[in-house]
Amino acid sequence: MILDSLRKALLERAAAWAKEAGVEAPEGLALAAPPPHVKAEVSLPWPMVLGKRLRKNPMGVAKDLAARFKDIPEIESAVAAPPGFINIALKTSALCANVKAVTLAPEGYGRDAEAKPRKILAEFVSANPTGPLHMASGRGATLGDAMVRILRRIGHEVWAEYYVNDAGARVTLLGESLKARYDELHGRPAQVPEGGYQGDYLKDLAARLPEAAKSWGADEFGRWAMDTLLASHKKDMDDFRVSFDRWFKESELHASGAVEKTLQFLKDRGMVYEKESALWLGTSSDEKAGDDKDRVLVRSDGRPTYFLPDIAYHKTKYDRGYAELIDIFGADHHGYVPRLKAAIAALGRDPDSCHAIVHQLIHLYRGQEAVKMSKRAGTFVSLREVMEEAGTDACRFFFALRTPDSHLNFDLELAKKQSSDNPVYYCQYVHARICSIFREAAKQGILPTGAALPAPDARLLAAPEERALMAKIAWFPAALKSCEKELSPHPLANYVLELAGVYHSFYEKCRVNDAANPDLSRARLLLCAGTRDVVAQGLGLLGVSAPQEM
RNA sequence: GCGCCCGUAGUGAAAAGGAUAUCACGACAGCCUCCGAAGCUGUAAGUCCAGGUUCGAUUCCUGGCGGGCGCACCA
Repeated sequence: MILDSLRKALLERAAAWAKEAGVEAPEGLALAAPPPHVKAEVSLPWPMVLGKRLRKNPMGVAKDLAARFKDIPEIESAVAAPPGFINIALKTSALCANVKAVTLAPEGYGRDAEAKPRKILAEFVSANPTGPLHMASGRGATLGDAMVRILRRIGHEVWAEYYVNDAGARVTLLGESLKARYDELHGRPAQVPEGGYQGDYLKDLAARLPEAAKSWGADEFGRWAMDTLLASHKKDMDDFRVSFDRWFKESELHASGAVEKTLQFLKDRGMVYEKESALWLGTSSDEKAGDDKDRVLVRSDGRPTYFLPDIAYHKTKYDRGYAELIDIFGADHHGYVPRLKAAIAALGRDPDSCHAIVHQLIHLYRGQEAVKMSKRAGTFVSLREVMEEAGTDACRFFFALRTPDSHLNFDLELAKKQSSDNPVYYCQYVHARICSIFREAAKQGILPTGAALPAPDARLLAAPEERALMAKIAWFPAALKSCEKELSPHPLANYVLELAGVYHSFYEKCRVNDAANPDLSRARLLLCAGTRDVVAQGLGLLGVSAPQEM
């Protein structure tokens, strides 16, 4: 890609300059997009960094460096600008060539050439199968699934897993709750137990129970409910276009003895002690691991806490050969992260190899009014409901657009009534519009020919809007790299939105189909094709469709 | 009380310590005999407060103020 090769060439020359000047070579410096008033495609703040190291005037450094950059073949001009920037304008031919290079790029092109593929296991959603999937799960699902797609596109090896908490006292409680609804339905007075699951969805489930339920005990009710709910989670994820390589059940860990073995492993490492007849994980003394207190692994009554099987699960991740983990949590579980990292350290693994992404909660509104949600009271809004009302595309784009750190306000009224205001349509419209332009071009008989579309002819494309569009396309791999760095798809979503804006401006200014000027038409069609491919790729990585018509 | 996250135009957000802070919605004024007006062009409007580090701070540090979340032998 042009920016990669450019950066390499720039760094080489900057390093040579630095060596002569007797200063440390400029490592890790990145290219930047210049502000709108600057007529250039790439901007470097390097001279200000180097000037500081060298205690020289940054403007002087900028002029020296700019002079050395001029022989790089892709560069049209490199000029120093106060207080010490170098603004680089690229040759139109280089930009044109890049349009095809970006869209035809193989897997792995966003990764730095010298970087090795990372081997990552991403775990996300992992909701308890005790109720329908919550709207908030949609955010974690979107972040996780988009990151899996993006990291794979960059050339990393990534697997996606959903951890199913299908063991423990919950099964019985769920079963008792469902049994109460079942009895209620058949005219027998019954009460959902204290602390049980109150939601109406259990009434719906009760109506679907098989004949055999008559003779079931609470555990059988619980087992059936979990299987049924898990199936609904799978269906929801499917319809939300989220795929997992594996649904990992907690019960498997108990069945295989992995929980016991993990406890023994931790004991052998001297991490476990007994206090008040419970077993504790002694991690609070480990400064690096960062948890502030010791945690219980096995209760005084002999039952394991949630924590122990979860440690066992994380142990299997490493044992199965994944070098890095990504775990996505909602903000209501952020307090769990230090504990988990401490446990990973206790297993003898580097806690930094586990990347915890904590996304803030979604605040649901109906117009101005905040909707209070409680899972136990059953007043939550399900992912299914939101998905059907606002559409998968709108939900996913909206969830992907914000950094995980920000609180997200989701207005159901807006999503329902004015869904065409959603920015996702702005992006999809570009794709549909270009497809339409190609249909029109076919009618007029001015389509570009050739099995593989060539790069547009640089001699014909000189308008500022054309250059701006080509430059924007050139930044696509950089957007993916930002996603990798931040472990969030939001730089890509914002990029697609900006690309859409640049394209719409181009469209207004530059007539594409013109039978009187077929050569120019073909050059512009090729530029349109490049835009279409980048938009389709970008939306695809976010799990959003790119329709040919809207 | 302690910990984590967040305070950016009317609203919701973006911004490897860089230039005149970007985008969408909303408001106002224009643009379809012409490839899709779900679009474009223009205008008004913004970094919570006080210090500090820096040539340069929305970004980093300290202290306020405001909002969210969490502090279990729950999961």
